[in-house]
Amino acid sequence: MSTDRKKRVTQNDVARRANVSNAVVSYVINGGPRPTSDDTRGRVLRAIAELGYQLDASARGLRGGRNQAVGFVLQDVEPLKAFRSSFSAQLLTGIASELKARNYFLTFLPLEVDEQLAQLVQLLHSNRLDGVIVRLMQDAPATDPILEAVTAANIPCVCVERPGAHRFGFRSVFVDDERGGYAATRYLIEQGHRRIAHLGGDWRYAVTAQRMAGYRRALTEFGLPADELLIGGGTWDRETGLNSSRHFLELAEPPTAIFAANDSLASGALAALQERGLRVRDDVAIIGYDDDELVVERTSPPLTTMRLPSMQMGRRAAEFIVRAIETGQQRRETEDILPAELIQRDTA
Amino acid sequence: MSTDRKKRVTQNDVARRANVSNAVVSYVINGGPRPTSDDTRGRVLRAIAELGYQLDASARGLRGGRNQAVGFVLQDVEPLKAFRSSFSAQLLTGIASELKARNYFLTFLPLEVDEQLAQLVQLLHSNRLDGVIVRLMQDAPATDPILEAVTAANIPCVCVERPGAHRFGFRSVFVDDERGGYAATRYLIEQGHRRIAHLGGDWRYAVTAQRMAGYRRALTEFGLPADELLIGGGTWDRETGLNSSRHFLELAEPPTAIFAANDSLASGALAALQERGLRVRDDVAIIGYDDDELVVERTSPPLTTMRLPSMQMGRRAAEFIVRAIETGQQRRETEDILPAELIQRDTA
DNA sequence: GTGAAAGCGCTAACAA
DNA sequence: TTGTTAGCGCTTTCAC
Repeated sequence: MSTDRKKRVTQNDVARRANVSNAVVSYVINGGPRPTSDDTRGRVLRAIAELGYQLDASARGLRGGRNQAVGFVLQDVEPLKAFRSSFSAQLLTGIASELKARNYFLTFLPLEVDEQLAQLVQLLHSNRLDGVIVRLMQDAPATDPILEAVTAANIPCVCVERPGAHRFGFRSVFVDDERGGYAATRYLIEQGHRRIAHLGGDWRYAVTAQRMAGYRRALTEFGLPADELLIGGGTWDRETGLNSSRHFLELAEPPTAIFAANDSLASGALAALQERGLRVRDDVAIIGYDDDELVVERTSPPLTTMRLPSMQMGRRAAEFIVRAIETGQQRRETEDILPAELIQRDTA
Repeated sequence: MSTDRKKRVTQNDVARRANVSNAVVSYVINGGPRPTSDDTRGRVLRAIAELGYQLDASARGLRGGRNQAVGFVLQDVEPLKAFRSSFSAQLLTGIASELKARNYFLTFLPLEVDEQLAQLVQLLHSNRLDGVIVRLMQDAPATDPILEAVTAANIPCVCVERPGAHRFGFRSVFVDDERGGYAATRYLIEQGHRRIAHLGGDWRYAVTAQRMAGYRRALTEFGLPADELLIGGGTWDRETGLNSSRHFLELAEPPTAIFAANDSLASGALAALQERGLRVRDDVAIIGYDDDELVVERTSPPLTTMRLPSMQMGRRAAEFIVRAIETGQQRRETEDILPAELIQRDTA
């Protein structure tokens, strides 16, 4: 022990004080498995309060009980900076606040893509977690090392954001980004646009392909040609949005609308319009994705965009993992698909 | 147990396989406290690998050993959204990556200001943490409930960002924001400015007062009057920076320079200059604070600002807490004061 | 409705 | 250098 801690107050101490056996103390604390008389329970609770007794999580965990702890495993290019996006920040907020309300603690395990999994394996087998929430940036292909490690550890798991988890038999909560891309594009088409450009995100992310797939589906469905000259982007940042949009606007047949895979790209597109003195919406309509308030609040005019139910996703994931833990239910291959919502503002 | 896990592989299993006693297995795993022969160690390690043995953290924790886990307690208005600032995101990155490198896990405990501390107390006494890193948004006054809870739990602790911890006998790592405010203001004075406005941040944060204190000290030191008309701000956002700056510019004697307590405020100031057709730096110089890349990359011209060694702070805090845990050193009232650095770009 | 006792997996004191 | 064993605090089976 590093510092000389005070001697712990144990259930035995409580039992002695309340004139009952240690077993009864446990019954009272856990509300079972045997019943206790009101009188005894009262004495025990009083003794607990008087002594300031606190449950020892290690002992309970060793014995095989609950740890009241959930792991959050996230895989990303820079997993920790990832919270800077509106989506991730809200997802985390949702997870954390729901877990907190249910009295679970959260242990973080950020993993870089392609990082060795030794620590993950260690954590999963350390017997200090009751379950894990996993967030992958990429779709799990036929085989995914992280999900395999979780499977091998045989620990309750819920995946957020990536539907791939489904194949591994894990419950998953995610936004249908293909539909989101479709909805955004369709909206532009319905506004009368026929040449619609797309600014894609970072290709390493599965959502990038999905949003674009939705875009393509909408074009196809309305009989519009897919012009590869109208595809740009490739990262998530404004600079790329600006540069790609400049190219779009220099085309012989420039687009009359741009659908960007995130709001930063869209803000770059906005800047490109301003450079050329084009009117937003009247000359070129722009629609973003994410409804990231940090970006949207700096945008003028206010950006039309797709909002993701990120907070709600986090809450759901937390709710599901706790339920899985507490009911001990078998792994269920359930998907929880949430929709993206069009937020109409002034750019489209 | 929720799911029917496979039977654990224990040290006894390893011992049996390696034809040694369980004690020797422990010695090998922990590198002591008794020596082992190379031969035995080899056999044990092989058995561990063959059986896929993983240490049970609960058992070790119960026995009184290390948990390889550190808590990160943060108190803020919205503790989870807090990661969206460059400072917090980098701080977290530094803490997490250093802890990971040292093979410690991170348990999160975000607390709202004025929230009940029951969960914190529970966590601190749950015997699953070896130490905690605490980040407060406010200076600890004479008495702070969070730090008192940590003191009562008698668990190793390092504070980040807030010097107040010093009074509680905890090691702390923080940026000298008073000096940062002073440096920024002094720089403006040395550029020849005599009327310098200040955009303060959210008053609920201790750094707001500190940055302003530095500003005032510089004015005083150079014999410049403190004009309360030149004090604005009050939140961290761009909008406030814009509005306050409009007022500054409408004054009978407008400022020739503005020092903002963060970059968003500064970007608002920039917008105010543009509105009035004023030239940045030539007419009014602007200096921000934080060097937040998300803001700075959208700023034109590039913003002169104060950079904080946030990542380094996180690394240090992690390094210190691990050292405190592993050496079992007594609580030391050490302060680690890091400087903010002026980043000269094009606005001042 | 309550008590006695076993045992989870580990570390370390003690014995050899 | 290695083996034997006690016991950390808890939950739960079994006995009453």
